[in-house]
Amino acid sequence: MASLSPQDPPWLQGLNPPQREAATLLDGPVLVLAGAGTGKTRALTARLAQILHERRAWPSEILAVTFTNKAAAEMRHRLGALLGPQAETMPFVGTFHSIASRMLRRHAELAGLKSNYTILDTDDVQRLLKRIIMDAGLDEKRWPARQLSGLIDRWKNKAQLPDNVPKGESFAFGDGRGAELYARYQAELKTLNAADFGDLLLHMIRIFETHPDVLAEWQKRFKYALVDEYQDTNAAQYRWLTLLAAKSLGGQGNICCVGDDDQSIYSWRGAEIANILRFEQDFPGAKVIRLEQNYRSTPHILAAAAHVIANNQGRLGKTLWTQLNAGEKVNVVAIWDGPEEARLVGERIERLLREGASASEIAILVRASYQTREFEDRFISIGLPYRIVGGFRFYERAEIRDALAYLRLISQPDDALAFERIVNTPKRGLGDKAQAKIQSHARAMGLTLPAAAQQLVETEELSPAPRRALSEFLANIRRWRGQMDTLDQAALAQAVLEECGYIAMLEADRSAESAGRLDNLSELVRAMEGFTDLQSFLEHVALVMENDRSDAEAKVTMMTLHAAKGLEFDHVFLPGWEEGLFPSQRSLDENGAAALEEERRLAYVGITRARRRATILHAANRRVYGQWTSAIPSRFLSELPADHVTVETTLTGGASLWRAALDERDPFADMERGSGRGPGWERATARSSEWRASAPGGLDRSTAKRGSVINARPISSSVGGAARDDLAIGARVFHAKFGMGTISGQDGNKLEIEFDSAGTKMVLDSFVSPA
DNA sequence: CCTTTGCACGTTTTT
DNA sequence: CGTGCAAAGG
Repeated sequence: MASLSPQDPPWLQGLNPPQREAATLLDGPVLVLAGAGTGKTRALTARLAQILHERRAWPSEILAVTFTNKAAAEMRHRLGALLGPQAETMPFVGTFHSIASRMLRRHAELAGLKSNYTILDTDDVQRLLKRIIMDAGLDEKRWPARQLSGLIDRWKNKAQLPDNVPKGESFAFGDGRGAELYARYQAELKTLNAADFGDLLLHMIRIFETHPDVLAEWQKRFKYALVDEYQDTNAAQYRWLTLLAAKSLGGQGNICCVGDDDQSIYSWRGAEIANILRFEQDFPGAKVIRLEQNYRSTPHILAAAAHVIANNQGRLGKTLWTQLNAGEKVNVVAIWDGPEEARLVGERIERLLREGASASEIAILVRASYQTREFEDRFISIGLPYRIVGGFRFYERAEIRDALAYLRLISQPDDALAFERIVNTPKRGLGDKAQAKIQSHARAMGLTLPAAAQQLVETEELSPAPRRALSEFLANIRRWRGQMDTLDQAALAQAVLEECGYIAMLEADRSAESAGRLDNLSELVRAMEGFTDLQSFLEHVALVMENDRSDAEAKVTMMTLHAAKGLEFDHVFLPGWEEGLFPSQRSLDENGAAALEEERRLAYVGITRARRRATILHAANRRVYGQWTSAIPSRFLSELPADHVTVETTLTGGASLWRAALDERDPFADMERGSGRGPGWERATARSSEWRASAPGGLDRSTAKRGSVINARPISSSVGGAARDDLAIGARVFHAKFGMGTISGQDGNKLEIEFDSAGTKMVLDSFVSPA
C-alpha cells in the first residue's frame, strides 16, 4: 500500500495514499478526516514539511493551531526531526490561546489593555467574581462564583459579549443579572489590566471585526493554516479562524483542518461538532480526505469500536480497517462490586506483567476521575506501581500558585490579584480587617491594591502592628524587584521563597503534605532555569499548564477517557460500564440525546486506545456517595458485536442474580482473596439494619448466618494473607502519606491511628509499617 | 487573628 | 463516604 518511490523526500516515504494526499494536496481547503490510529500526526507533519520544502511559504507564514501545548510541542518535535532547526523558528505553531495571546500583546491597546496584561487562571477569575457578586448585593451562597464563571466561560466560548448574551441565559444567574455581572467583570478585568483565557480570543475577534487594517495585516501574513482536532473547536475559535482565513491564505483559502467527528468529546466546554460536519459548506470546493487505515488495533478491537459508534446519528462516516492479525477478542467481564473490580483488574495486570508486558503499556481508563480511587487503594495494597494522569496539575497547586503570585507581584507592581493572594501568606498579621482597609482605601482613591497599600503605610490608618507588617512586606517586594537585574529568575525565586518565610512556614508544618510541597517548590525553581527571564517564564506558566515530570519507572497509567484521547496502550481496561456511570446520568439529564451520542463517542475513544487487548468491566453493585447502589450494565455493552467479544462473569449471572446470590449460593465464593472489604451487598444491608451494631469486626448478616463463609474471609490483614502481629494497639507506626502515628484501635484490617500531625484516621494496615 | 466544628454537595477539563 | 468551605469558638 505504501509508496516506496526512492525519489520521495523522507517525509513522504511510507505514507499510504490518503496520507500522501493529505501531505501533498496543498492548494485550497482540505478536511482530513482522521480516524483513531490512522497516522494523523505523521501526515500533518509531512504536509508542513512539504509546504516548506516547496518554498510555498516561510516558516513564519504558516499558522498551525492545536488545542494543547502537548500537541503543539509534539508537532514541533516531529518537524524538527524531519527538517532540523528550521522547525524551531516557526513562530505560529501553538494553541489557539497562545497564538491569540501573542497577537493580543501587539494590539492590546485596541482592547483597552496594556501589552503586559496578566492572564488570569480559573482561580483568579473565581475570586474576582466572588467579589463582584457580593458587591452586587447578591448572596454568594445562592449564586456561587463557580457557576457564574462557568456561564461566562460558555458565553465567551460562543463569542458572546455582555450586550449580546441571550436574555434567557442572563436570567439564569442572580435573578436575571447574569449579563450585568458579566459586564462588571469585563470592566474589572480592564482596570486590572488582565484577561482571562476566553478574552484572548474574544479581544482578537473584536479587534479583527472593528479594525480592518489589523485583520488585513494578519490575513496577509499567513499563507497556510493547519488546524488540529477541528472537531473540538468552539464558536469563538471558529470565528477567529474564519476571520483570518477569509479571502486569504495565499488567496485561495489554503486551510487544512484535521479531525474526527467520532472523537468529539468536549461539547460540554463549548466544542461544536457542527463545525467539522459543516466544513464543506463553509469552505466551498473543499477536498475531504479520509484516513481509514488503522495502524494501532487488532480487527476485533476495531470491529467492537465500529459497532458501538455506528449507533450514532449525524456522522460523516468512516470505515476503519487494518492489516493486523485478528488477535484477541474484546473481553467483557461482569463482577460483583467496585472493590472486586479493582481486585480483578489488579490480578490481570499482575498476570500481564508476569507474561512480560511492561506496566507502561497498560492503562485503566475511567469515565469519572473518582473511579481511580478504588484502583489506587487496591494497587497500593498489592504494591503495583501506577500513575494518575490529569487531576491537579502542577501549576494549580496552592504552594506553586503562591510562589507565582510573589513573582507576579515582583514583575508587575500593579498585580492586585497576586497582591491579595500573598499579602498574608505566610501569615504576617494582615488579616481580614487590615485587608478590608486596603481595599476600601484603594476604592476611595481609585488606586490599585498594591498602590493603596503603599499609601496606607504612610498614614495612621492602620494600627501599628499591621502597619509595620505591611510596610515590611512592601519593602521586601521592592527589594526583590531591585534584584531582578542582578539575579537570574531561578535564583531570585529561591531567595524570595526563603526570605518571605514561605519555606520556613512549610518546614514548621509537620503535616504529611508539607514535604511534597517543598519538593514542588524546588521543582518550580528548577523549571525556571530554562527561561531567558522572569517575564517569559510567567508567560509560559499562564498558558502552558503542564505537568511534564517524567517518571523513570514503568507504571500502569490511570486516567479519564477524556485525558486518554490521542494516546494508545497495548492493554486497556475500561471499568465501570454501568448505566448512570457510563453513560453518565448527569450528562443524559442535562443534554439528552446529544449527550448520549457524546458518551458513545467516549466509549469509542476508550476502545480504540487499545492496541492488543481491551477489557471492559461492569459491576452489579457500586458505592455512590457512600451509598451502595445496584447497577445495570451499560447500554453500550449491548452495542458490542457478539462475534468480536468474549463475555465472562464471576457472578452466577442472570436476572435472578440478587436472589441467587442471597439464597441459593455462597455469594462470597469468588471473593476469598478479597481486599478484606465486604462486598457491596454486605454493606448495603448492614447499613440499614441493626446487625452491624451487634456484629463487630465485619461480621454481618450473611456471614453470621453462614459459619462456613467466615473462614474464607481475611481476618486481620491483606498482606500475604498472614495476620500481622507487628501491629498492636499502642504501637508506633509510619504511614507514607500521614507520617508517624500511634495505633489506637482496630476494625478488621483497618487500623485507627492517631497521627502526630494528620489527626486520627482509619487506614488499611498494609499502608503502615512499624516505626 | 487563628483554629475547630458543621453543613452542603458531589462529571468530564484545556487554555 | 469524603471533601471543602463557611460560620462560630478560643
